[in-house]
Amino acid sequence: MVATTTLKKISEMLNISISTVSRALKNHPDISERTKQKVNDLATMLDYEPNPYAIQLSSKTSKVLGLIVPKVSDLFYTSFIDAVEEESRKNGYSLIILKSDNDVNVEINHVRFCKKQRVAGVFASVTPDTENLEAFERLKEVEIPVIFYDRVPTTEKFVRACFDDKAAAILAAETILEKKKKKILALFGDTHISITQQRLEAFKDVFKKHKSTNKLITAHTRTFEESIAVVTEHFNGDDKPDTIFCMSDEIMVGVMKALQILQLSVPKQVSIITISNDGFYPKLYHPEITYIETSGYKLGKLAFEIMIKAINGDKTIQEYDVDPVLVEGSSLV
Amino acid sequence: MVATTTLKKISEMLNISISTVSRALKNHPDISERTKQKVNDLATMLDYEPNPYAIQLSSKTSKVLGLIVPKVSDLFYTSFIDAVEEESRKNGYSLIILKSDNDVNVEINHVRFCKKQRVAGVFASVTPDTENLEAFERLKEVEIPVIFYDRVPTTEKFVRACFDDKAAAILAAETILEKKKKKILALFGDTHISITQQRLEAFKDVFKKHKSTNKLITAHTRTFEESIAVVTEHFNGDDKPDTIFCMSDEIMVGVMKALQILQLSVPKQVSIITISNDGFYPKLYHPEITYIETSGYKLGKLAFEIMIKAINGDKTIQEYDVDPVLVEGSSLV
DNA sequence: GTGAAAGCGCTAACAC
DNA sequence: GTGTTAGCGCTTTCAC
Repeated sequence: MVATTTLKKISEMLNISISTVSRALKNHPDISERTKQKVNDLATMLDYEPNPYAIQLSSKTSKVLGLIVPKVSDLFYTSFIDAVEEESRKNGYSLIILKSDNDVNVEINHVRFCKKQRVAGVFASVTPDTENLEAFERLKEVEIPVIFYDRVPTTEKFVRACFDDKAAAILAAETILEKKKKKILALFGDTHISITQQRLEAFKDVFKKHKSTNKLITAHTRTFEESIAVVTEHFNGDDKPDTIFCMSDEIMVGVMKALQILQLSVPKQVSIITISNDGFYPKLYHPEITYIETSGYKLGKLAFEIMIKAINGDKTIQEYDVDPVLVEGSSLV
Repeated sequence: MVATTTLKKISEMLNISISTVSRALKNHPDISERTKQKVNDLATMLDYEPNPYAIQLSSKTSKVLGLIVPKVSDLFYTSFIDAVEEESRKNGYSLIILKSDNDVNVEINHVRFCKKQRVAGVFASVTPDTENLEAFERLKEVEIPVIFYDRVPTTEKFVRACFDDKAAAILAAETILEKKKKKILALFGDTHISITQQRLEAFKDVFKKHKSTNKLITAHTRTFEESIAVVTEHFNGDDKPDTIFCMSDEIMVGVMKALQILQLSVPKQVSIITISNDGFYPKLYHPEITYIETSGYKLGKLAFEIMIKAINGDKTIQEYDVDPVLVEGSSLV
């Protein structure tokens, strides 16, 4: 390691004490202007940079946030990370990314790591299999705030930042009903995930309430290939859907691939509506797909705001929601 | 802060010295088995976790890596990050993500931050406007290794990990020539970026060498909308291209949107070939797009490998390349 | 085989 | 206004 400039070094060069230097650098009112001048000048000249490890060690506060994410290469998480990174930077924090790969054990290790690292706070979106929240509770014990986002556990014990999944599904369902659609194929993701359940229930409820004469078929798909298969199957039958609802971008791109293969034109032969993150994928197609926007970016901003509150001692435990917005394309008529 | 268990605490409880505890925990040969036993038992019982800040402070080595990236929400960087995160975790490092947003000043601040933070190493993909590498040189002065990846500066002074851009472009060009295509529209990105230049030159060279009778038209586009506009323009003229080459996924999705609008069918009316990251976007279309694969994931693995070498004292400065691979779809016949 | 002591770079209470 | 001192939790040298 090359010699770095420290408080001690500056104090020796100026023949004053370390604490005076420390105070001067912090613009402490006790210190005379002259001394401050001298100290600051020398500090900038020597390119002084406080050692963050020493600060943490003696002050016991860290400026690092941990972000536990199932997967980085996913448009949703990616825009969430973008937002949190921006805010962290603006607020003097740095962000450690910890990917769980949807593995509970990896996740637990990440949480432990955060504790060990004494981070200032943790953002976490859990794996579909996360049930035991003990590791997270340990974090709370040592007063490290935890903000769950997107895939949050069903508990009232932690702060959560989510989309209003029900509202999004309701908005989608109502939009479909307005257009007087008769036969709707609605595709949802993995049944284990709370988001799926919320969206599914709310969606179904709308149809029930309206006692409509439409036919609603729901299905669950986990992969791109499965989505293609389900759509193909339904269009090979007699009673073809006139509308497809997709719970997510991931499902929608599979559906669109299937429609291309089947050579069905949108919206002439089938209408499409999806829930989408930031509307990136819907815009790839022509006509553009009508979607309900749920923005990872917005959620990230919200989550950060909550984090700052929590770090500053706000102990309110509640769920915060980002409201969905309908963005009209031309895929649903 | 809640009381954490420290070496001191353990030493007091066991009535032995701090250094003995420290050694025992490290399985130092000097310490008797009995003592080691006792210490380890108590340590696990008390859930002892060494304070990383104290370790860094006294040992002057950190286990944190910095990753400077222009943008997180980009499939390429995202898979790069995925790979680096995985390797970091496996090797006991943590990863700090620093997004530059393609702003030179933000980038410089990130580099300074890394220095201040005394990270163990820095990965960086520079902005299109980065010219002054002074900040990076400072990093080298304090012996923090820097690995440039993807968008690397044109310098022999730093280690670089890239795709073999020329090889990718050559492979694409040769594939087109083999199919006896007559009129090729080749779309490239921002002219300032070295990748663009490399790919453009190599691509053109192939066509020159073959002294073929084809017509090659090149164009540059910076945005989704621009790509759509350029394609539309060329197909509204008389002399319509029979093939479009796209330098990247970003360009390709714009081209495909334009073709959907123009109602041109692939590959019947126009053939498509693109360079793609991990082939995600090419698979969204039917028929699937033929592409030259450049994998951000592979590049990430490579970059990490080089980083470890550098951290371990390897001072070799050179460029490392990931070779491109042709993946046949059905969009080029 | 174990302990004492100095030091990493900084903060903060207390003294003058 | 400025200096002294102890301490954060750990590593490491030297002593016994």
